[in-house]
Amino acid sequence: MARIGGVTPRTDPPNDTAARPRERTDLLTDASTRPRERADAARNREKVLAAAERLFAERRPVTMEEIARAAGVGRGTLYRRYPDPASIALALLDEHERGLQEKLLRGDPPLGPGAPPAERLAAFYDAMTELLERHGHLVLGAETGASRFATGAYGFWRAHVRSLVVAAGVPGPDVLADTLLAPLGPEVYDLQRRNGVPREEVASALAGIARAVLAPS
Amino acid sequence: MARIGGVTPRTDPPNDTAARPRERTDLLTDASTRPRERADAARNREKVLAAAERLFAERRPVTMEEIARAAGVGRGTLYRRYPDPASIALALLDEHERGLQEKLLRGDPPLGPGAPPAERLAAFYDAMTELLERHGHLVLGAETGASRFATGAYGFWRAHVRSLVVAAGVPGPDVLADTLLAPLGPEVYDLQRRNGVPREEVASALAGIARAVLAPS
DNA sequence: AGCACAACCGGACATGGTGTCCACTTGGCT
DNA sequence: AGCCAAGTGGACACCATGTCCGGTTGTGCT
Repeated sequence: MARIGGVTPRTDPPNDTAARPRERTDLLTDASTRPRERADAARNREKVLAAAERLFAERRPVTMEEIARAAGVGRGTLYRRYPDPASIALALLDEHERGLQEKLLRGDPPLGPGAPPAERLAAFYDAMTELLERHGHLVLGAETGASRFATGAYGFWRAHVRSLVVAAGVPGPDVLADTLLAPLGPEVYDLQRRNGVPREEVASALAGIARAVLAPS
Repeated sequence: MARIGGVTPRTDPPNDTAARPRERTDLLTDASTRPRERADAARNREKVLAAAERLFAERRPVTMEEIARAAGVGRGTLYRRYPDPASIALALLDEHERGLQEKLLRGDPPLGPGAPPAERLAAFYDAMTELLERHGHLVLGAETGASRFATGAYGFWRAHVRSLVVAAGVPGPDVLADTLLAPLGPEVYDLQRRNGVPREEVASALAGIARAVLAPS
C-alpha cells in the first residue's frame, strides 16, 4: 500500500492521529503505539467531509468558515485536521484517484502494463478526463493553480507519464512529462467543457497528441 | 490598432480616461471629446506602475494595500484605475505582448506568415518561452489560474494557434488550440524552470510536439 | 463502576486585506 | 482670478484567517 497520492493531514504534537487512513487493525501488533480515533472525532470528520462535498459541488471558492458553519462544527475543530479548504477537497478526492492509480500499476492494458506507450498514454488521458468529469469540482477545489504540482497525486501522474515517454524512447522525458500533463489541469479542462466541447472530443484530441508524440518512429 | 490583448481599465462614470493607451494626438479631431488626463493623475500612474513592477519582481502574492503603500498613494486612488493586482500586472505586461502579437501577424517567417504551420507553432512556442522567461513574474501575477483565459491576450494566442491547426489540416482545431496552449501556462513553465530545466530545453520539447502534431502526414 | 488523563471541541481574539464612500485638494480652462 | 470637475487619500464596515485556551467528552485502567 505504498501509494503516493495521499492526503497530508495536519500533524499535531508528536504523533498523527488525524484522518486516519486505515480501519481498525485489531491486531495486537501496534494497537497501542498510537491512540485510536475517538468516536466524537470520527463523527465530526464525517460531518465535515459531507458538508464540504456539498459546498464544493455548488460553488467556489469555499472558505473554512463556510465549511465549519455548514458542518455545524467550530472553526478550531476544522483547523485541527485541515489547514485549508484545498486539503479537504484533496481528502475527498483521495479514494477516486487511488483507484485509478491502482489500475495504472496493475490493471489490464491499455491502461495497465502491456500495451505500447502511446496507447497507454491515450488510455490514461481518457481515464483522467472521466475523473475530471465526475469530480471536477473537487479537483478545482484541491489542485488549482500552482498548488496542483505540490500534491502527491501530481507526482504519481508525472512519474507514470515520464515512464511512458522513456519506454517510447523519446528524448527529454523530464520536460515532456510536465508538458504532456499540462492539458489535464482542471482549469483547462473546465474551459473546454464550458466552451461546449464534449468530454469525448477532449479525450480524442489528447489521444491524437499521445500517438503523435509517442508513436514509434 | 485593433489589438486584442488590451488592458481593461476601470471604467468610471460615463467616459473612460484611465490608463490612456495613446500619446497626445494633438490633432483637432477629438481632442475635446474626452478630457485630458490630468498631470497629477499621470504622475501617480507612473508611481503605481513602477512600484508594482518592483513588488511583482520580488514576491507574490502582491496586495492592493502593498502597492498603494509602496507607491505612496492612497488606496482609493489605486482602486480608481485598477480593480485588483492582476490588472496592474496586465497593464505592465501589455506592451511586451503587443510586440509579439505584431510579429505573429506581420513579422518574418517562421514566426510570421509564410512558414509551414508546424514551424510557425514551434517558433511561437520559442517566443513565448522567451517572454515567460523575461516577464514570468508579471505573467504569474496577471494570468494565474483560470483568470488566464479571461484575458484578451489569451484570446489572441488561441486564435493564432487555432489558425495554425486549421492550416495544417488537423481535425478538431477548437479543442487542440486550448490543449496546445496549456503547457504555456505560467505555473507549468515556472515549475519546469524550478526543476532545473533550461529554457531552451522546454522550447525544444514544445517544438517537438508542434512538429509531431502539425507535421504534414 | 468510577476515575483520571488525554484528546477533542468551539468560540473569542488579534490581524490583515477588501472595496466603498466622501470631504478635501489640484489643475485645466475661460 | 476663479470655477468646477477630475482626482486624491484615509476612514469605515465587512469578512476570512489562524491561534489559543478554558471547558467537555471519550477511553483505558483499576
